[in-house]
Amino acid sequence: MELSERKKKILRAVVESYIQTAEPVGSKALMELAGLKVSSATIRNELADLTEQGYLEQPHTSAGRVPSPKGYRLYVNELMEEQRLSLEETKQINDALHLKMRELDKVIDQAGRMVSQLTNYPAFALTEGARRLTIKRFDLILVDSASFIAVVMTDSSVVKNKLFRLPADLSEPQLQLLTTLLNTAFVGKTLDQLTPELMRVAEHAAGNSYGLISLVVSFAMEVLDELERSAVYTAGASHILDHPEYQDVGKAQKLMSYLSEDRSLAQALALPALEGDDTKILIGPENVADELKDTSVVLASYDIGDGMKGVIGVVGPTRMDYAKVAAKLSYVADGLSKLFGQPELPPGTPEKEE
Amino acid sequence: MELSERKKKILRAVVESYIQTAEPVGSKALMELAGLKVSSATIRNELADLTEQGYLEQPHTSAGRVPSPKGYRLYVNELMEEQRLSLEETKQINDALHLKMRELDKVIDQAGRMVSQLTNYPAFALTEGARRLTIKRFDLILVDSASFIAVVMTDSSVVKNKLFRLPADLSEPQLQLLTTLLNTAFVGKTLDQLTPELMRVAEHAAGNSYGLISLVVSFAMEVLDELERSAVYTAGASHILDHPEYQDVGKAQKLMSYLSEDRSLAQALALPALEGDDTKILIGPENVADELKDTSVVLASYDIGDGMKGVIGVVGPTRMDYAKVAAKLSYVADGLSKLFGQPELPPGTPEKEE
DNA sequence: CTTAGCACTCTTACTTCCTGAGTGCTAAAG
DNA sequence: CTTTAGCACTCAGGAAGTAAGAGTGCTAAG
Repeated sequence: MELSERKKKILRAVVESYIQTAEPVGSKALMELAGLKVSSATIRNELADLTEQGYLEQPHTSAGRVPSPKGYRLYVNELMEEQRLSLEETKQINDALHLKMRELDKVIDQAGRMVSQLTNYPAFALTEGARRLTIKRFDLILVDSASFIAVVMTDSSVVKNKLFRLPADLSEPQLQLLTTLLNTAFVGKTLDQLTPELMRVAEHAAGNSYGLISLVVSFAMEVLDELERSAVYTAGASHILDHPEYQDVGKAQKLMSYLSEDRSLAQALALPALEGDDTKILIGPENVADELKDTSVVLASYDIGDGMKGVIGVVGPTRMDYAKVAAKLSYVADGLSKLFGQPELPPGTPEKEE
Repeated sequence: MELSERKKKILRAVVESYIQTAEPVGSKALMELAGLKVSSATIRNELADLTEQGYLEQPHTSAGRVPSPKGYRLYVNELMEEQRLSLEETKQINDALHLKMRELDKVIDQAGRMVSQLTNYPAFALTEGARRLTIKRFDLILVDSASFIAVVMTDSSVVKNKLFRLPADLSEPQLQLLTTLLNTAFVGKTLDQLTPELMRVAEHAAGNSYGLISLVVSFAMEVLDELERSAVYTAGASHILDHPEYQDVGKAQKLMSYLSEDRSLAQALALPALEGDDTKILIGPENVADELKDTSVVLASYDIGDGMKGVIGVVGPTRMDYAKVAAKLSYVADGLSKLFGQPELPPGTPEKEE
């Protein structure tokens, strides 16, 4: 059943006032807020209806009304106006996004921090656990007679390196040989396929090389493992104390400790994000996780490239400024997608304008 | 003026009981706790003396006694017994320390998290801003015709890399040339010495290479900049809510937001750590930062190698279990020092036993 | 359908009162 | 001079009671 225009106007006014002040809204105040030229009694009647239908709630008999999750949902779906970011805000986001070095994990962590700071809510950022990755290439670079750098590249074009120091000398030709060996024996293999047996065989072929093969391959395995694992970054958990709904330390603590459990968070939030690809809003009980039943989550997904996706979002009380948060989040998510999609260009090449 | 044995015994009992319970300690309870065979009246006299001399405080006239910062200081200096970690605890620490990949920043971040989890206090870990670093070597590795990896190594033996994609083709010989050029023109230079002018000259010598020189050198500069900057990692800020002194949300919030200001934290804590090289305890007003005047900080420093140092520590109420925290921290710091000092050995090489 | 009026409800803040823990002091005992 | 018992005193914290104010629901009239 569709609500009348007037009811919607009132509901919207209640939600927006409550989001601002965190105080239940009364019929008198609504006369002004909703911009209606009717008396408070009329509004009271409407409020009673809205409450009846489950869009509003009363903390107690003689308090004003507060939006219910259902009320917020209607607001978010139909009543909320798209918020446009100010030039200043977009600039701030762009700067922050481009400033830092482009290591995947750092950028994402940074983006999470930024979002938290931007919205004053705790934020999180996840990367979806990748598909099975394989090694694409090894390089060994001699540093001095007793140390070398192993560079490992995966088929997702991520590159990691590590410095190895050895108790004995090593020559350039030796290293060349090892490189060739590594590249023939281990390229194209997934983590599972890098068996100890395979390593033994290669080790044997390499002759006496102090077990260098295993050393480098173990490193490669660590790299694959780390990349295949989905990562979770959280930031600004302390922001929940900013909001009056968490004046109760017990509540705040519960939410905080939930936020620091990376695994459950990833599980609870990756799922809803995968369905849609735009901004997603989960209000109170719409969350699957019990711990989030009276909080809301706003999330947006971004492309990491190579078909992989990540999710970035914030957590807060159901009384959340959805319009603002959603706008900021989706802007950041877009920024991230662009950042990862766009190849590194030589300076001077003009970037595409929006 | 030296305190009598009995006074010390009483002071110690007060401190330890208060650390446990967070409740002011009364004369009656102390009869048992201090293990003295005197009446409560006698203890009251002693307590009065200790209060007079500033070792104890009374929250109000009719409450028990609580240690003052001066009291904690005496306790820490003279009365506290060195805590030994259980085998289980040392094992747990060792495992956590060795599990993760050895990228400097990750290890340190991880160590901070671990300490926080281990102690139930917020923890932080800093790396001292390094001396001026220089580039030691460049390597360029061709990936495919339109992309290559730049590997940059500093004189502190840190290696970073980045994948570059280009809008045009690139050949192996070209890359060789660039590598040589980079290695002759920019090796041994500090950040300041990598001037735009120098880059222009090199760029010119390289002929038409799409500005690749600048691209790679800019990357190198980012690397140097990042490494020279001192880094701050904090973890487990939410743990402060575990402690009754922060039941007041306002207080908790103040401390939390202070902890998330990386810069001030680094400034306030690096200083004291540099002086001594063992575990250091700063009690309440001994902290220079105003925000920490009623908290205590325990910190330990570790060697990153190459003469550089870092600091790891925890923050908590003055009522902190100094003995336990100090023991754990110094064990972790030692572990870190060993980790960084010790070269990567081939598997099978026996590690030194303790 | 709207509005004014009014009784009613319930929270919040502010008293007041009471209890119990712990003290400091005094005077006697070792 | 130190220790102890006894006792009056202080003060925080909880319980109970009260008053004020906000906002409602209902009724009856416009």
